[in-house]
Amino acid sequence: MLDSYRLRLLVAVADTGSIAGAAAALGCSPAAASQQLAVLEREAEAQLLERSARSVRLSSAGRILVDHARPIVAGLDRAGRAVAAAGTVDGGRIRVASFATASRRLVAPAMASLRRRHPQLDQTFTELEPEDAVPAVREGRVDLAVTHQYAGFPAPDARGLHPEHLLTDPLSLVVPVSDPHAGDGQVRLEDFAAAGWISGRSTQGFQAMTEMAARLAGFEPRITSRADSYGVVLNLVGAGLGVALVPRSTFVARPGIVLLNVTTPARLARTVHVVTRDSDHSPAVRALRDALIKKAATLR
Amino acid sequence: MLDSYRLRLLVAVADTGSIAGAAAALGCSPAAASQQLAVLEREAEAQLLERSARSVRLSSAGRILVDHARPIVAGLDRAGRAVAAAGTVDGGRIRVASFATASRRLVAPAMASLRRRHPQLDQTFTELEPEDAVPAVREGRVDLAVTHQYAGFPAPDARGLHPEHLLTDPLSLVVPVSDPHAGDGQVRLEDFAAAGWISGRSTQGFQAMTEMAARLAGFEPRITSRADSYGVVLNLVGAGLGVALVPRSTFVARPGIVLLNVTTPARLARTVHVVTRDSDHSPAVRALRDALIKKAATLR
DNA sequence: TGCTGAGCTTAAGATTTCCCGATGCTCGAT
DNA sequence: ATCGAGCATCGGGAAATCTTAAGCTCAGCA
Repeated sequence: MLDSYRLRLLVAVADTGSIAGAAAALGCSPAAASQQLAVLEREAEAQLLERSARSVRLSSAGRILVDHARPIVAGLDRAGRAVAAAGTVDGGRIRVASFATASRRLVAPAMASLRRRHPQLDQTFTELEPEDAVPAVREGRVDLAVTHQYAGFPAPDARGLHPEHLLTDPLSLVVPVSDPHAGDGQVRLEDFAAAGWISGRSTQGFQAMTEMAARLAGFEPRITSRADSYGVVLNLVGAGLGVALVPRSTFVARPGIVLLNVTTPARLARTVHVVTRDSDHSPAVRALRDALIKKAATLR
Repeated sequence: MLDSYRLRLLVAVADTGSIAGAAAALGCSPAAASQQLAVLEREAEAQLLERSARSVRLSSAGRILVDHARPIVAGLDRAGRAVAAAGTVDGGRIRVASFATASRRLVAPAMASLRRRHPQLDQTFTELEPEDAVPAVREGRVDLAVTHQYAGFPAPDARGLHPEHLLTDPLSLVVPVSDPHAGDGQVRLEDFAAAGWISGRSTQGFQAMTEMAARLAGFEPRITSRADSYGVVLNLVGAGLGVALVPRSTFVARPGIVLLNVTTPARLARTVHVVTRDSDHSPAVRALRDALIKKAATLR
């Protein structure tokens, strides 16, 4: 197996034309260089230098090895610089995950602002719901995740992780304009016990939140439609298929639907967190976390 | 400065997910792997691994370094294979030089035959006259040269080199068909003492040979034209500008000129050699030298 | 022809590095 | 609560490496 220091030495021999020159270039004694080159020839199992008493020249095999060695030592130097740059924001890289609705007004703007300040920073994004994002951070597939959690649900296991609160998003009721309560502004959830409900498809998250809120209000919701994307949910409400409880920040005004504040049960909300690894103190991660916190403050 | 063995270790950690796995992959004890990785972190001046008591994971800097290290270790392995292959003809490479007129019927066919047998062999060719080719071989810029030398001229310094005779090319006189001797078949050079002569431009080679041959025949040639390319020389003879002494193998029949054997001075000839370095025993060089010798035998 | 110096190698000893086995620690799993 | 896997550390011995010194060979030169 070839050793990179010895390859450097061989390249230096090619460049300077002598072992003494190579030794000077790498800062060692000619004797050491000679010995190391002899070892390299043993490693390579080939004669690399043609020796005469007063000079050396590369053999055919030596030239071939030098040609291979040059990109290797260049790569080593580049690797050294890259890992040094990794200590700065610009040289770093960061893999971000967030749930879908957070990206529009929170994650994407924060990443954009970071990109403006650090154009060299290598940022990548993956859309992941919290139940996937948290293990992804823990297992190192992702460096930073933006997650959400409905009030009243158990917090995910945070061992080894560093969650930080970004904002709290109250849940509001979306109803068709044709609904009798559409003009009320403030409503109680139990007023909609008989209504058709639009909920999520998966057992996690949206669906569970809707059912729990309804049960807190004392009824079992009659689910008429299921969709995981809030945009689709709003379309279904607009089509008159039912009402839905959604995080306020996901609401986009459109004809035919109305957003109503919910007074009881109180404090129905979704909290949004940024999650990183406890052990990850890389400047890039820190910088994006700070950018997210700052951006979240403007949304509150 | 980063060490390649330690980089292999880091890559193995990335691949196996543990230091123990990496140690097993590289065939050392976990303790050694742990120590070497610690040294690598010192070398890189960065924390590469995030350690917990029971497991280890790459840090951000570690991932960056792994991404740089993969092509490096791949390159090292490739270099090892390449230098091993350099011991065979196919894996080798050979840089050939020859003077212009040898290439058509000697060097190019020999290289072509070698290519048929060893398509992988990396062959490159440079046109060099002997006075440049011999130093080029000695200094390692070229591995094999085909040179010529006019009989009676001093042999070039062959120290450190291995010249081998390929063929002897007699010199013949080329005259216009209009010449009074054009029908003679055999001529003496002194019969052309009064003729106009076509010779070379440089003091080396062709020009010196013409002048020396004339002096051997007892006259000083009257040079009417100078050209270094034998094709041009033949054209000039055809145009009636004079006569010329050329190696027979360079003669290409064309209308208007005639090739005459020269009886005196005797043994006017050019010898052609293949020159390699004494110390160069690479299979590729040997193979091409053999191919040249074989090809030359068919031309004799 | 013999001297001189440059450049390479070898030798020997000292120092550093490296590796292994043992030990202790932590944490997840049973 | 115990066990076991995986990592770090420690200590000693082995191996590699470096340095200095000496020897060798050859080119250049008087």
